Amino acid sequence: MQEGWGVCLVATIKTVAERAGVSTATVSHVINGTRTVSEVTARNVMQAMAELGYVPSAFGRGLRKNTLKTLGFVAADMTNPYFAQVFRGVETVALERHYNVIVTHSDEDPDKELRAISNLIARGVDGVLFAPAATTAEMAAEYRKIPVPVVTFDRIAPEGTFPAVVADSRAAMFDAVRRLRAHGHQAIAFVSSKPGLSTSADRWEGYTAAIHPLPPFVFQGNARYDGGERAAHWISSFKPRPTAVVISNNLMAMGFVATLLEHFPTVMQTIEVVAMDDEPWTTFVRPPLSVIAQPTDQIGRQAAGMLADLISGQTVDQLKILPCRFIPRNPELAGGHPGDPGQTSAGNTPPQ
Amino acid sequence: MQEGWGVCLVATIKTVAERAGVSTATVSHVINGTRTVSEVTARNVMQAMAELGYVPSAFGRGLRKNTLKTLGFVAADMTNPYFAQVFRGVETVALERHYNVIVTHSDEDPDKELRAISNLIARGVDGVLFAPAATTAEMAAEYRKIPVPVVTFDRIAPEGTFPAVVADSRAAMFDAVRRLRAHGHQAIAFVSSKPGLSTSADRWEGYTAAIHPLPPFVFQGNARYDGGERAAHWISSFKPRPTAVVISNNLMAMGFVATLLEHFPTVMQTIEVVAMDDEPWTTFVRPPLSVIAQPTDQIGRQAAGMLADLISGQTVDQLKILPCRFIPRNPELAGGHPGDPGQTSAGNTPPQ
DNA sequence: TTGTATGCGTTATCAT
DNA sequence: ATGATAACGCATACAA
Repeated sequence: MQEGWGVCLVATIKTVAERAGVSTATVSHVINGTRTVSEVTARNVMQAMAELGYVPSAFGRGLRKNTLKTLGFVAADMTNPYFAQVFRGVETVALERHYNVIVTHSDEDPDKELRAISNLIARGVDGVLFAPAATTAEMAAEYRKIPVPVVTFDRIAPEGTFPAVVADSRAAMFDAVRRLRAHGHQAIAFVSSKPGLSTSADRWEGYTAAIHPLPPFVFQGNARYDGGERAAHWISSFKPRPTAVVISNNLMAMGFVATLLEHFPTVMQTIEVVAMDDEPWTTFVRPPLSVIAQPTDQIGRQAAGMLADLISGQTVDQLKILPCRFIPRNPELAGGHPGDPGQTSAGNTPPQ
Repeated sequence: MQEGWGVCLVATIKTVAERAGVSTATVSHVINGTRTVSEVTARNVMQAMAELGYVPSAFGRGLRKNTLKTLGFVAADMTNPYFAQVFRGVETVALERHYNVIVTHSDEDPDKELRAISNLIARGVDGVLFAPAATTAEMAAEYRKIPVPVVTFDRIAPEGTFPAVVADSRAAMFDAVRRLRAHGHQAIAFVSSKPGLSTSADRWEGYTAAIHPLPPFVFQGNARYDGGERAAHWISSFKPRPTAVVISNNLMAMGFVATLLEHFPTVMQTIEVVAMDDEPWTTFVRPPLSVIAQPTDQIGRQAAGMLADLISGQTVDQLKILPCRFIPRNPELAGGHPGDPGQTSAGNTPPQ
């Protein structure tokens, strides 16, 4: 692996130059392969570097070239598996392309988010990845001031300011509702996520496109656990109850199911639940939950790739839409679509 | 929040100085509060900074002070809630102390881990946080070459090379087994984690200390999902079966429970399971699972705090041990310990 | 093929 | 209370 890092005071390019008996320019060029250097000189320099355990200073280089090969990743919360998984994809291709990633969280708060980005800029990141929490035009104006390349994931920034990588949740919702209807459900409720996000709009569109006339079962949520709790109370209060429900946010789904199980077990027995995101807990719920799995890893990989392209001056697609996958835990929802992989069992992918 | 970043070329300290009609020295001192500046001058400078959307360059500062105020965090896998939660604690105090955090993953592979650290060093991080995956003396030698301050979490590095923040899993295991015995269990099985880690040893010690004679129900695991699957088959093959089992790793617990539910439902009905870590999925399992919750957030906070102290030249404790919390989902395990908060219901903390 | 010299943005040591 | 300026480590334009 690495040869010793030296005692403590690190070698500089000047030290190396002296030891090798050449100028600092030569050393620099050897390092970067930026002009031809004689065989023997090169060897001397390399040896000097090795002996001194020289590592180029990121500071000096960053100051000069104004880049540190670093990406900024702003997650609402890394504790949310969605972001953790996207990050994994991001980090994988970032490393492939010799970038490191600084991670920050915004707690889904536009102000925190802006501060986080500002901080990243100050740190000299070459580009930023985030899932815009803001929904207003004013915020879009703030976003537009960001002086480095940006790619958003999960959502499209207001006014479509940046290239984005998103899941096709419209199609996914459409498909889910279609399956439920094919299975005989008529009264299909919808629990919406935080309003204003492109994701929420997409999912709502998918729902409405698949069902008509629109049932009067729509709950306006907030993308948080407690929103799901309230949705559970809400849905339990109907006299002719919906027989199915689609929940367009993972945290809300968790609050919803937990509340139903604890306070309204009979409701849970009689309602078919479809949730967003293929998370471990959904596997353990009884009666079973079907889920819409997002291609989180791909989202991360694509976003990081696009950002790296952008940084290196290439142009990229303004929008990349990746397909979701419906995972029926209830076999009867497996229904045969043309071109459908036709998953049947509780075949969710074990973690790790 | 931030006023415009300018069109693209960012403001420097020089720009600010000109605009405020002062020298760069004065600006610098205003920023850092490093010498007294007249009321009005300060105000002018502040305003100039605001107008220009000035943000001090990390490069310039880093070059001068030889620090970028950046921490490196090496997680086995951010997709594992344990690491995500620890990271959250880390990031919180890092930000308080004006550090940013670069995140990398090692997949629990010592070689990857070493490469990741090396990479972080080259990036000029001021210190490194990680949960050492290595167990050998050779690796300890490699670890010792790391030229920046290090604090480990979760585990103690071989030969105790670095200050560490760990959970008191020995006590937690002891307590868990004690509760099971108090509840009448005699045949309590133990599913161990990856051998060689200090954590595994601690948990094993806690188990053995609480039970005698030692039952012949011990499974050597690997800290992965598939290890749990195999443990499930293993435990189901006994003729007089253990009536309880403690599983000392979260991923293994998941594989274990999932396999039991799918292939050996009757075994699941008749065995009391205690798992590591308070994760959402454990809430949804029936019959219920009791868990040992680690103070993940605190672990992260403490570790980051210690690292920051170390970096600023202070000395820190070599080892900090934080208490775990037993969360009984089965009320009968709530048992009255003196000084016990006496949790009873399924009161796990909802996420977010 | 190689060396000299300059500047990147900050901070800190001198002066004033 | 404030200003001028050297130095940090590196990359590069220009000279040789």
